[in-house]
Amino acid sequence: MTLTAEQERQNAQDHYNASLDLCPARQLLEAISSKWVTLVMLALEDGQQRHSDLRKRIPGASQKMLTSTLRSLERDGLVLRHVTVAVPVRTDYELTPRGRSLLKIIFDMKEWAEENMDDVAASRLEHDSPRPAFNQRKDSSLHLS
Amino acid sequence: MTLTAEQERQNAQDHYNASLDLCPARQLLEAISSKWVTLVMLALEDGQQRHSDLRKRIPGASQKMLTSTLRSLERDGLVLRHVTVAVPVRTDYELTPRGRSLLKIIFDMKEWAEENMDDVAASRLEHDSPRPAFNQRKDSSLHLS
DNA sequence: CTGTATCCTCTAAGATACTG
DNA sequence: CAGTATCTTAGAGGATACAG
Repeated sequence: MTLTAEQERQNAQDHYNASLDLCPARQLLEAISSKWVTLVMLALEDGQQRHSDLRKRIPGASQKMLTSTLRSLERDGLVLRHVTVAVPVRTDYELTPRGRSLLKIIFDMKEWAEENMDDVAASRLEHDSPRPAFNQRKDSSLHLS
Repeated sequence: MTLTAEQERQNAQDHYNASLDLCPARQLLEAISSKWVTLVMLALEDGQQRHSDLRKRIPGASQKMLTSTLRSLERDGLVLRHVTVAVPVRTDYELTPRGRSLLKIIFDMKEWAEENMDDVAASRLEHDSPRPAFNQRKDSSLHLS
């Protein structure tokens, strides 16, 4: 008896589900491929920052998101949390060496995004444009009549 | 009348919401900081791939996720979609030059993840450990009794 | 094989209120 | 100020069935 492609695929998926924990590389890759991780890491690029500083630096970041992202980064040994016990508590976050090594790459992504945003925006426009673009070729020889 | 920090923050958030569209760089950065984008881009690293190939290469990717991620990458001009009209239709996807330029960075992330997965796993273990870790230092001079 | 359409579930994430 | 705890919701994403 032969398996259909669909069945084989199902098998693969099952095996995958069973062994997800066993592939820490992919797990980690997925963990850092996240919008909030990216933004928080970048916000920490020039040194120690307080919780409130980070919120200012990352418009749109809720306090909850910020806390949970930072907790997760702390757990992974990418940021350090420094609590100063005072009347209003003060907490500072800073990248660990491991965190800084990742930051380098995230920084490259940021630069890539800045360099390519115009082209991408243009590409989106063209793609979304309902019109098939009549005179697209600038040098089109449309003098054929 | 002075604003509280909370109010100022609210202002910032409002302004942010109003002008989100105006920051294409961040928009793009967020778009590429995504688990599925990362995985699909990596799956395309060594050349043209069919839809079904990609599913095999990315265990856990549903057909729906795959299609929608590819559509979005196509829209951004990062991948090209090649349809061969035949009895069973055949579609191939490949990175555009712009896509390949991004792939380089994503590849660095993958390598970083592989290099650091052990340390991160260790960090997690230590972090999650309910026990404060008694004999943590390997050379601890615990002969003090 | 590739892709669309539906339905359905579950989680990410915001809003709010409260503690130390 | 930093953080936790609830409640709530929009949207991501899976499962399934079907079409070209």
